[in-house]
Amino acid sequence: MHLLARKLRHGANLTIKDEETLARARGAVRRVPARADIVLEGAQARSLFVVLEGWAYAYKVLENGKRQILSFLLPGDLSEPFGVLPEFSSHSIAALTAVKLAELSLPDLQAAARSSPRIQRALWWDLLVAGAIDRERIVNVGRRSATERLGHLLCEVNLRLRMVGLSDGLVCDFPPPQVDVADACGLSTVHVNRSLQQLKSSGLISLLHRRLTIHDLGKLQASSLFDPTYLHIRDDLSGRAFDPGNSMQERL
Amino acid sequence: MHLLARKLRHGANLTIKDEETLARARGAVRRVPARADIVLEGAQARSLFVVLEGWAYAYKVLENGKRQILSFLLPGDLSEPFGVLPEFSSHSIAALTAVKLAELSLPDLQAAARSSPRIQRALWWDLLVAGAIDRERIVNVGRRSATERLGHLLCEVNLRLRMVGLSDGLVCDFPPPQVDVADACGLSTVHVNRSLQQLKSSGLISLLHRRLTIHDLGKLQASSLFDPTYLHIRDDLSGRAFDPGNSMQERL
DNA sequence: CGTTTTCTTGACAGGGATCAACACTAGTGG
DNA sequence: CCACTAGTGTTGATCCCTGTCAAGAAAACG
Repeated sequence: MHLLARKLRHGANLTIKDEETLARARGAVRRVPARADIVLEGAQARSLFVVLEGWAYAYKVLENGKRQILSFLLPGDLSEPFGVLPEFSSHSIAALTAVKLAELSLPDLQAAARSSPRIQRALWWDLLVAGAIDRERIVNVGRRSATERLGHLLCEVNLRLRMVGLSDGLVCDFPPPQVDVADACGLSTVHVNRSLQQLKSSGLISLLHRRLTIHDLGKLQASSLFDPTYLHIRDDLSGRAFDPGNSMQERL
Repeated sequence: MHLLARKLRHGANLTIKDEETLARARGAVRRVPARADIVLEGAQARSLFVVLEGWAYAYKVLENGKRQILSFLLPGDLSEPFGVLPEFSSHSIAALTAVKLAELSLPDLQAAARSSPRIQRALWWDLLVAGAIDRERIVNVGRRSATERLGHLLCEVNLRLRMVGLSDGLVCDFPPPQVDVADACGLSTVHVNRSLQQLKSSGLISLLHRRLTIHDLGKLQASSLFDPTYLHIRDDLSGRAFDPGNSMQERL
């Protein structure tokens, strides 16, 4: 829960009390091994959950076998909007790495939201951001070139991880193998491989042993047409111009 | 409002009273000429609105000038999730045809939701469906061929219009020019034109004078990998096998 | 009716898909 | 601790779907 609360700080000024309230809504912790399914398309979701550790991803498989990854679920992310449980899920969710997640009681969460306007605002903000990320992915897949798509994905993930303290702004984990990146970006694996090499050899990034290092954030963002405003971050985590001396460290 | 309520019936069993409550949340009516902007990216949304008549669309323009249409707003659609006003909009909205829309008071809407669990459920359902549509668009643009994308779009629009009584199941308006269809599907105008001709000449559809006729819904759905379940419709408006003798007419 | 959109067509180019090996890595079990 | 295997990454060759450019036809519209 810790990380959900941390993320929500970017959307509202939660009090200590608010965070405690949120923490109480947290239910059973579940561990899922890498590559295991968490929710199957069509299944009735019994509850929603927060990712505590590890990465998961939501995806759909078409009748012709093609797969599209809709979103990566990072630590602190909710599996569903906080206000409803869909009668059946219209996509599947699977663990990308080994994942630790906490089930959330919907009534408790709603009660928490009712009890504090800040919590309510924070949760709605989160929902808004999640929607914005989805829509940005439409743009990514619809109107960007291969390297732009990849660069954009890297920028986004890095920034989202930074929101929960899992990136210092330039270095973070990046566990998905190229097949998954391909299915997230609407590309073939082969082409992801080649485009990634391009990003590497132009000195913008390194990506080794599931670890991403961004060497020139400004250039990477510019070359992938990445405009961080859609993430609705109030603090300046994102600056188009990278500022190594900013004070985020303390705040995190 | 009429049409929003009608749509919501697919998500919850609203009473007459509920619909009246909803109707009271409706504010000023605004008319927007075709092609005019309604909301500009970055602008603070003062209120959200329902589309009463006509089509609008949400879009983003990249720095390189490319445009991606994120979604078409049809009569009965809300411009934003019902629970919050974003501090600033991360996309623009423009009128596709001449549009009549009604501003909605957020507090009134929230009050309505609080006053009736059915209204609340209905609004959350709507939010869920809107999200599902967005995600299905990711799939469309990411993993389908040109004709599949177009077919899918047509199926979706037709079905959504049917939910509000603006399609009999096979025939409906389809005002967007090919440029817009292209930007919605992540294709070039030229290719939309050619792929559309393909759909026409295979006898699946006609599209003339901004009016769409689907000649073989089953085949069109199958060939575009269209699975209507993501729209979360309880009634069988959608049947993969077309049934001209069903009883929807009365219910509408 | 002239003017602007929108639609069509043709020719051509290219980004990315596909197919097919091969190398590497990490985990598994003997 | 090594051999084995499955998963992942890399490359090369080839093809084709879709984009781009350009210009003419047809509608739509004031």
